[in-house]
Amino acid sequence: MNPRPAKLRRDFFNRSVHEVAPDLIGATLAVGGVGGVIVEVEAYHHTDPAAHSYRGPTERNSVMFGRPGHLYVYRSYGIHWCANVVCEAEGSASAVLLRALEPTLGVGLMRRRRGLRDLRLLCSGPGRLCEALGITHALNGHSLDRPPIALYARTTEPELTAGPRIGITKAAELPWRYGMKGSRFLSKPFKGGVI
DNA sequence: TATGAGATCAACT
DNA sequence: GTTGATCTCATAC
Repeated sequence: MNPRPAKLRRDFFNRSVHEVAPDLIGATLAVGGVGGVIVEVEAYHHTDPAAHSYRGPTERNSVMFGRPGHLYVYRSYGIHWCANVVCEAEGSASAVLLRALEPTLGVGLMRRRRGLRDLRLLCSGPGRLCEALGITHALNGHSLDRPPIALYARTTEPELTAGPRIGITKAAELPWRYGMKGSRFLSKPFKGGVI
């Protein structure tokens, strides 16, 4: 990784989720100086029955209806937190779910938070990622370019794969999960090829 | 390796 | 009352 990578511009997010999602693979996310390289995401478009925004605004998903480049954090299965990046135009209510990172920054702190030694399991899943980075509802609606959050552009083009999203029942066939080909840190392997 | 239960909460029917 | 963008641990094969 480049030692001084560029921060992502705010208008990076002002595009379709289907452009932003694959472009996030290889970017580096840090929360309080802790994080790593994004290796897996999923796109949720507001016209998609699986998206939280599909049925319109509620108290929980209100951030999705706000400005791009902000974090939407929600509680999953009553236990975990899941983090999304809001995309497209303000009010379009589309977002990208962050599913897995390759840990590179503050690995010791992430290990302590997770109570795990295995690097591979530190951030390989949306709930695990949030626990390792210390993401909770306190960061819901937070901008991605203001402390403690920082997001850095990738410096090389990774090889990408795509496939069906994980853990959903509605629109489960849509291939809107994107990953870094061959990464050891994916939450589940991809079957698909290079895109 | 694979499958199942339990944890625990808020949106939605 | 049911379901869900999950994870961990236990038990079975």
